[in-house]
Amino acid sequence: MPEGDAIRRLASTITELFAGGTVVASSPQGRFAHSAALIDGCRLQCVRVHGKHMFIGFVTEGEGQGQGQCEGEGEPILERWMHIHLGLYGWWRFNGDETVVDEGYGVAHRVPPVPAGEWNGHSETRWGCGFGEAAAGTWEPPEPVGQVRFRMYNTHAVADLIGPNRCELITDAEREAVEARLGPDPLEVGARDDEEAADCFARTAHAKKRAIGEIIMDQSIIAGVGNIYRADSLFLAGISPHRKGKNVSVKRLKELWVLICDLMNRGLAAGRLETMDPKEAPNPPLVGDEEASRWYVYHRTGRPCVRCGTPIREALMQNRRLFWCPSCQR
DNA sequence: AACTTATGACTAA
DNA sequence: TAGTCCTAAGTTG
Repeated sequence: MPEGDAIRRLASTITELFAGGTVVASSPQGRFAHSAALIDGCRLQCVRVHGKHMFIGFVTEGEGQGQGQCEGEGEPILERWMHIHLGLYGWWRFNGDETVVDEGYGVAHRVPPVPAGEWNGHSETRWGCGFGEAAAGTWEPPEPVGQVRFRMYNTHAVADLIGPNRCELITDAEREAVEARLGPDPLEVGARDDEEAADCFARTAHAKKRAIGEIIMDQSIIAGVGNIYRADSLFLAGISPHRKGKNVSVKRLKELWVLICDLMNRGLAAGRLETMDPKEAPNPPLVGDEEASRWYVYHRTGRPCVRCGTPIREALMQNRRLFWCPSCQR
């Protein structure tokens, strides 16, 4: 259930735990067995993210000695990429020894060994990391639980992939073809001030007769936005999700681009998808209503808008639940 | 045991 | 627009 920020988080965890070394790969569930066998023993070279797509680059051990480089002068082009799209409910589960530090919500990194139990992380149910309790050197990956499509591990950590919508080995040309079909990614470094990306998004969106709520979910126009960012970015922009793209000025669409960049970076920094500016969150937080202080309109049907008190409305748009404030958004 | 829900996206009609 | 795919957890009967 990830949007672009979650994919970046998962990618950095995978980079932290595995980049630069070889992995033992398998498909406990069996549905990726042939490809996993090709990955087995390869070195994980790098991880790329574009929107909600993740590409893990592998090289046969002994080839191209770069350290986690995906691009650049003199680097070999990676011919073997694992292309992963988590879809609606795919996820990763991590576990590791005492050198793997759980930061919560699926983010982990490695440090020199520290005493077990010192880290009191707050694992999110779905993307939690296992705690590093076993001493380095004695740790072994736990038995896979559930439908683990793909598993890779080294001497310190294991990553299990569960329920991906797409999971395939592809060539570099195929990777480029996938990325070519995607619009600019608001989480790309420098995207917020990237005049070209903002302009590309704004002009494309402005040319559409479709509703802006559909447009920003179109991955070929802007890559990485999902159902929560759609709802809350349009709320913050003050734009009704039903307004047609051509009826939103290019100027406002450029502002929307910047706003989406900021919003997604807020989620990235927070470690989970949070859109609410802490200054606007209900204080004290409503007990048993965590979402009221996490999101502005998403999942808040019938509740009062945090800004104007008008009940939040809900409708279906392209078979996804859409939420908006009829007063703040015009 | 059956049904519902979830931060997605494709194809067929 | 409806159907399909991928999985697990929660609710309902």
